[in-house]
Amino acid sequence: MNTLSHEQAVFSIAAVERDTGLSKDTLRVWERRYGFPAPARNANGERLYPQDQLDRLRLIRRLLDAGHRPARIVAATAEELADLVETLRNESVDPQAPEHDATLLQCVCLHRAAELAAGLRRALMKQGLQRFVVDTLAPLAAEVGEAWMRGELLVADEHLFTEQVQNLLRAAIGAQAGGDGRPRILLTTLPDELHVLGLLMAEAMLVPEGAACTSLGTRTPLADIRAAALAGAFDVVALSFSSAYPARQVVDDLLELRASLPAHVALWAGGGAVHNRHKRLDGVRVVEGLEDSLLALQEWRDAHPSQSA
Amino acid sequence: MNTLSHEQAVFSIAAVERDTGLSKDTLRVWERRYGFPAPARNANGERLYPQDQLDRLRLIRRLLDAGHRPARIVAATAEELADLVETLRNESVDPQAPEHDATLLQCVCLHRAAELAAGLRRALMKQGLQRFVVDTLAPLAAEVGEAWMRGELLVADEHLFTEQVQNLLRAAIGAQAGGDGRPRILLTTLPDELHVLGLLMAEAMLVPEGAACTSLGTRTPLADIRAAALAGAFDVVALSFSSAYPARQVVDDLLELRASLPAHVALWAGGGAVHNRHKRLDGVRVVEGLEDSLLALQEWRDAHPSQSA
DNA sequence: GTGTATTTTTTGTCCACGACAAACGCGATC
DNA sequence: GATCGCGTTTGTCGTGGACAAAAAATACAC
Repeated sequence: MNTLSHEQAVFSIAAVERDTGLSKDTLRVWERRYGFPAPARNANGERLYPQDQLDRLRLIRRLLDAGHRPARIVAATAEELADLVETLRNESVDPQAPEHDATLLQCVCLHRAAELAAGLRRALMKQGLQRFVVDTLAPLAAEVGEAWMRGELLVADEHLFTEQVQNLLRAAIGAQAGGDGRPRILLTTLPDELHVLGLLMAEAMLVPEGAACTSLGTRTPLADIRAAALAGAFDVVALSFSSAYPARQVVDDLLELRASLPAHVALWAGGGAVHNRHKRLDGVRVVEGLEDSLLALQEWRDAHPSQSA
Repeated sequence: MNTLSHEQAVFSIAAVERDTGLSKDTLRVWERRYGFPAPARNANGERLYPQDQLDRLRLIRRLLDAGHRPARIVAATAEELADLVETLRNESVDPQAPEHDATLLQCVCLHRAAELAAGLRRALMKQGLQRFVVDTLAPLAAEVGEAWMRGELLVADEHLFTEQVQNLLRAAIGAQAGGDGRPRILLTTLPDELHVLGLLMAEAMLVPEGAACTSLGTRTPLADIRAAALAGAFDVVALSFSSAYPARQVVDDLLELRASLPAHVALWAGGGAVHNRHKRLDGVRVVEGLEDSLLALQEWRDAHPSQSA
């Protein structure tokens, strides 16, 4: 908790967990092993993290997500960290830079929200929903994610971007009318996955093809996905995993869900965390990217010729 | 993690925390103090919660949110719990039952999603955005929450309801055009608050009055709210707290944010968790319900006469 | 009876430190 | 180059004690 705004602000371990995403256990064990963070203590022996340590923990978190190991970076000096960030920045200047959405990326900041919304809407109208998602939105979202990881974006900027895209996609999807086509697809994410954009983009790909999509949004417990799939007589359960999803959980969770679903219900999984992880996923259709979702749809339809005809 | 679907499924303490919202510390301390839950252990001494204990923990959580104390209910027998649920059910049959949305409430289940969406759209068109939010949506959302607490709804049903409402409200808000009116209002929730409906309803109230609303969605860290408020030159920061938000955190968090924001930025807080908690919140405008938000807006405008005129 | 101040009980969070399994990095081998 | 051990790294879980804030209970004045 903050004590004073005039002096240096301090934060409880719970506040640091909230703001960095590092668990209390992790924070304590780092202190024990690497000597950082080194928070002050209150009269009761509880940790009080100063602002600068919290900022540094945020930076460490980003480097961690980028693939660095804790032993290297938690005990590193400020200079070493700065070097690593610099390296990261240079690395991500990919040679095949897509020129076309560079201008849009520049609008992903708080004071150009209206411009961003207008630009996105224009691109959508020009390209159509599916091409817009594949060619414009997905690359842009990836770039925003990278920029955020490099610390070039406020968290608020990223949130705002997500909101704008949600507004646009939900409107576009809603305009296609529900339809009662087949297959009936249930879209959602597991409880540890909070990112909704992948889900919306998948829905935006499938709905124009005549699939009857129903989205539950994010964070549906496993048992409830099963219940919903049965209650709604769905043909397919489609899950989205962002690359931030804990790698080992993906396989466990998917196999658990696969085991609890009837065999006639297909299970599709897409997103960064399942990329190239087919191996141990029997009975799960791994969707490699947005365009592959159309292929998965076609496969399903080929395997399930219309019964009414 | 689940071991087998054929036998009785078991869950790790982390899985139980995810599915019930009860912290690991709380689960362990309940076991120590009340003798429940009483999970089995694996070879390594780690807790393995069977399915029925998890179900009961979910029920206990609902009763807790309804105001019961742990000492009464954690160690209670299954029969006592059933009695309490029954009592809860009878209590919530309020005498002034609003007839008009009883039919809508019945549509909040998986297989009537289309009906629900159509009914909501019709009500919106008939009443207009603000009246729709106040008279139809807010009561309906409250009833859905109660029905969920009584266990009469699948989690998936509630998710689906939230999705439908989001689709509708986002479209309605987006149709009003951004506008550059005053005040400039930044809407969001703190990192522990995941519910977005309150936020959307507030936005739906304010936008038609000509306020320039920008929503960051849910879960914005405190420091980033401050940064965003400054970067975007906002006049008001508006936060939403559902009644599930930990009561003591509300006051701490709000005061911390208040201290970190410049004095000329107003701070509004609304939602179940701040209801009747004015006392210790100096410098925070507590918004008591959706209609009060219009009053808060009027107050701000009275206090800040247009400078350009 | 109603409102207010004081004590007691309840309750969730925090601490320390040890243990351990899964994931990772690395070298040897096919 | 790919695959297989093997030591190291790393996050999570366990126990039990402590404590402060909140709630309930009690005492007391009007």
